[in-house]
Amino acid sequence: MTTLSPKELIGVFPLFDLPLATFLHEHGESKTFEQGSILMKPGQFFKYAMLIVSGRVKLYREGEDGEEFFMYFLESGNACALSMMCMARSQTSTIMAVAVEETEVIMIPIQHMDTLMKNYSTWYHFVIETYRSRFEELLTVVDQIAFKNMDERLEWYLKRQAKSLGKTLLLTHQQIAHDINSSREVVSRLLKKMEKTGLVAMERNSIVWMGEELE
Amino acid sequence: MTTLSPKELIGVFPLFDLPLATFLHEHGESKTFEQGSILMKPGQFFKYAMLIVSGRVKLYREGEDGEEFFMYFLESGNACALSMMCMARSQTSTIMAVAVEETEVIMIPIQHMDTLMKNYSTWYHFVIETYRSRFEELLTVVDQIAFKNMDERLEWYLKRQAKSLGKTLLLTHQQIAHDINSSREVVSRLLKKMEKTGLVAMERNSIVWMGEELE
DNA sequence: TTGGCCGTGTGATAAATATCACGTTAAGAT
DNA sequence: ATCTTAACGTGATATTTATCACACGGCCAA
Repeated sequence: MTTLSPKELIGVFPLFDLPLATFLHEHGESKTFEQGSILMKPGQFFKYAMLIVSGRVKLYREGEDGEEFFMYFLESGNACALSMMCMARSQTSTIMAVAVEETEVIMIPIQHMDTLMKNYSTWYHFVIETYRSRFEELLTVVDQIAFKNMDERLEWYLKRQAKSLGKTLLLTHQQIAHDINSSREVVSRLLKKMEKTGLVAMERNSIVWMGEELE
Repeated sequence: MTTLSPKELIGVFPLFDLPLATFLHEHGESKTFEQGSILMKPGQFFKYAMLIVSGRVKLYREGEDGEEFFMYFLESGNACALSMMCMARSQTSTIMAVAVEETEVIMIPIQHMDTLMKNYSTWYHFVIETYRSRFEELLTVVDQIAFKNMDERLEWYLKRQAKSLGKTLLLTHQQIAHDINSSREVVSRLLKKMEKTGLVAMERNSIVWMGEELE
């Protein structure tokens, strides 16, 4: 039973119709994750599909030596594609999902997937759209690291952060370096350059994105 | 109408059951792509889901300046995840799919997707599995380019090629450089090193992978 | 108020990779 | 058989990024 009513669900997930929202309202469970808590981690086995009602989840890849690499955020109205490919449990390295704000999710137990797929065509449209958008996002990530230099990658990173979190980013250079798998000094120098061209403004512990319109 | 009978279909796609195979046999179309022909290209709109019966398809990402980056092969029993996220049509750059051998595919028109999802649970298991495996593969690609140096990436690339194409690889250094977005000279030098450690043997126009068991 | 820590700035240097220049070799064409 | 071309080898150099060393300043806690 979710705390949100069927109608409220549709407000958050516009692809749902009333029968689907009603089913999910009845069979889903609401859960709140505190800021900083882990929604997914290495080698975990999944019993639920997770839908994000509010808050924000950061997905990143972990390398073998503890490096990290930021992939994308999940936000209100998104679903976790990886939780849906339920049995996903890769061996070498794996994905982390951490709530960067207090995050409210709806958890749909696996055993309802067959029913949902069979009887609610809006559900499978939603699932396909979830996969498609995450896949596309992953492709743009590949593009960046395959074809672009650090300066472009940093710019792209900041733009994405600003799009999700607002123009003022409470990030240290070290955190950024971590997210793009670079080093603090490099990030500092590149930011300095970007500050000179007026693309960002910097203060201690925060960076303000001055670029053009986002979205 | 596919050239393969329902039973033959199940032979290639073990996740299918007889009702599904029968449906696909009736409503799918067989098509053969010559070696070198393009199955998917920039900005293309999709009317079919594509299943690979035989042959091999190379998927790669194109950068803005014509660079390429190899992602993975599709082989007998695979489906093209991207063709399934039908409306996929990204703006900036996009994916290429080229037959590297003569390739036989089955094309399922979009309009049957709803029926398939509703009435054939084995179909949606197949779809989910397709998405999941491609997504995971893409994640390992991200790992490689995010965390690894060229020598490791080259080794990983060759291993994957050998797994798909056999231990003798008819590739020039130039082609390899293209696939991993490096340069011929770098590839030549790294191969030389690998030859010294006995990991590969080299001839003109071909490389033999001498590594341990594949798979 | 002061000592220490954290975030940042910056030069020097190292490591990884790309690019340039040119040489060598082998296979196919005339 | 010689010519031509594509594939490969390799040194020198440039570029990009990482790493090291150290300095500075603000902020917080003792």
